[in-house]
Amino acid sequence: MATLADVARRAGVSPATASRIISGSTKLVTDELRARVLRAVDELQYVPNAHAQLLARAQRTAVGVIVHDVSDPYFAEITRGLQQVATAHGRLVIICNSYRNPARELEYVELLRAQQVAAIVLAGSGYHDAAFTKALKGKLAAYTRTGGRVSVIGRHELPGDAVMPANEEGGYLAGAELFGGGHRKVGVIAGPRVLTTTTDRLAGLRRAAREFGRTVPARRIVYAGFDRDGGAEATAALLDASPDLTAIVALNDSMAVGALSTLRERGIAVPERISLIGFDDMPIARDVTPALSTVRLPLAEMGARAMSLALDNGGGGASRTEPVPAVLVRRASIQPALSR
Amino acid sequence: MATLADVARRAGVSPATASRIISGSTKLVTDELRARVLRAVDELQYVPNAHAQLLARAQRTAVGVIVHDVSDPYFAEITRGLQQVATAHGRLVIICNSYRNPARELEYVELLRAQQVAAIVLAGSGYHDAAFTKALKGKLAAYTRTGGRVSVIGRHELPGDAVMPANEEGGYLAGAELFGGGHRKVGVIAGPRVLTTTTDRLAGLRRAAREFGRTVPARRIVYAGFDRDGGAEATAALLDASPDLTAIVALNDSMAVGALSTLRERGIAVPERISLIGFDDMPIARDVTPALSTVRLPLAEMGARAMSLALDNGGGGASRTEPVPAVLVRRASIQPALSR
DNA sequence: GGGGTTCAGGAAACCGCTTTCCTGAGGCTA
DNA sequence: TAGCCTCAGGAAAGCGGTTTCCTGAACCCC
Repeated sequence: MATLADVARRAGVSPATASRIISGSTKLVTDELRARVLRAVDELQYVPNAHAQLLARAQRTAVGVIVHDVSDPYFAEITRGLQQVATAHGRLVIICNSYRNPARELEYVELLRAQQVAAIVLAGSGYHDAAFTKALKGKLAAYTRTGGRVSVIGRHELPGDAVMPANEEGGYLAGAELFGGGHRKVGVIAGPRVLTTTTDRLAGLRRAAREFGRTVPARRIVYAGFDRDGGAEATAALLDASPDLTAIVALNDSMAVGALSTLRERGIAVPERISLIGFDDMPIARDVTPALSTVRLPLAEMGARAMSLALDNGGGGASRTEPVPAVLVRRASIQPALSR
Repeated sequence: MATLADVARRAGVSPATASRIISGSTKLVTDELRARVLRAVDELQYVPNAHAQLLARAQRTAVGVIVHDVSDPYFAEITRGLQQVATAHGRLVIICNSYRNPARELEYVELLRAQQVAAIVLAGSGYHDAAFTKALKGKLAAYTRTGGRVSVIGRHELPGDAVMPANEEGGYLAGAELFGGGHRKVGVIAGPRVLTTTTDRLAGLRRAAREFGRTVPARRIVYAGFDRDGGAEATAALLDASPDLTAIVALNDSMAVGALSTLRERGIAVPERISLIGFDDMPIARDVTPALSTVRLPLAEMGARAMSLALDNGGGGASRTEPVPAVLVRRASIQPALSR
């Protein structure tokens, strides 16, 4: 690998001059030397060693992102927003998939710290797990103490700025739509109960139930993996336990898609016999049959805002929270309960 | 940010000793000192500066990946395979989204070179663009010359190892299924014609047509964006131009999903009036209605193999090519042509 | 008890770049 | 012509680690 010294030697100048020309310092250099250096760069196909640059300059330029899994459409959308803002600021993004493994999440914080990232964005590590939260808090504190910026998406007890999707409100909207439509026996297929996303959405649903004089008994809630297959399994379990449901709420769209497949298998018409409503409004929601009613969260925008918060440290100590509203999207998968 | 020197000072040892303890050198150190150093590390929340380490050690550890867009399910799957293998080897992966912009792709090669990655995996930059290919070739050559490893997914005229999905064969399978089923007027919605993926799949389709004494005239091929919306538009155009089609081949599943939505909008029954077949077998294919017949490519495995090739340099100069077979997956979206 | 090993720990060079500080040449004014 | 500025370019000191090489103490044997 050609080094700056090689370039300087070839151009017959000092490394200092070469460096100034290559990385565009403000210092003046004659056109003559400039041309010689640039030619040498070209001939040697020289590319500066980014690590050496980072070490020499004080400034940290990359930013880190910890998500569950970029392949998951929910996080893919968020990541898109994150990337877009980062790129606009000329920042390289390092993406880490935690696969919802707390230990791995902690490791990644270390790794990002080691990489000297300017900021860390945590998308979705809102766990109900005191020990983990404490450990994470500690690691992040060590990071922020040395000037690192942190922003999170979702509810946490973590320091730093936050983007807060209206999960509770969204749950309420879904519930109000169903209970308001006369449904009495509403089942829920939920993600892991350790996630604040799950519990918040569920809380909203319960609030809606109360408001309409209903309840969501525990036996009508099935917890499973927050993905398609989890949704399929949970739906099967739910139908077995409560065959008389008239509506199902899936706490995310992936689960809803799984639910749809189980319902189809069992020959249960949607929405005629069972109404189904999802959450997130991922792109697929429009393309399944029947098209999925859901609660939309502007995922890409959430990512963009989280990155913006992380990059501009206007916060000045006080941590900022940006609420993100949820809106109900009505499609073909729901209908009012049949009056009887 | 605490440095190694800080740790050493606090533990009352030399930086050399501290380094040896922290990064687990083979050199023996007394338990007494080890304990003191580890305590200091803990108290200072010390994390070694990865860039300094990289500079000091010779070994490059990260690997780079250039894809079109990780949010795109096709690349998301491939990336999953890539990541899995990389993580198993303890490698950090830097993912770059080129958004099919050749200039950006070239830039990213430079960037990855600057980051001193051990290998670069190019997923899907097979363009019919001589100037670009030449430039890319040059940059990659400069990289491999200094010991960098390159592997590509898809057809290129690039140096290095390659994973070759059977695009032509897959196109043939789709075509054979349709023409063999008696379809005569088959339309194609295709991705950008500069992509080798597009032209290869199309070539296979044409071979199948020939074999069954048919053709795929240019007027029944519409090129558009390789995504859902492109598929929707292309389908509309295709139907307007050739209302008498009995089958449509989408050159990837995203386009097929878009096609489905246009067909649904226009009240055209699938497969009764028009059969539809996709390509890739992305997860959604099972979940649309009717379930999509498609040509399966083992995307995650392709990613895994590309990463394996990149990481083990057993090649010894000669570049290896690993073919990946395509298989037809029959689902509800196709049926034989109505005999008349 | 002297000489040779063995071995834990430290000094210092080095990785590749940036940047401060210094030097010396040229141009200006008096 | 002397003295002072200005300014292009170079020397060298880091940035934060790793690792080679060296030192000195403890141990061994005869």
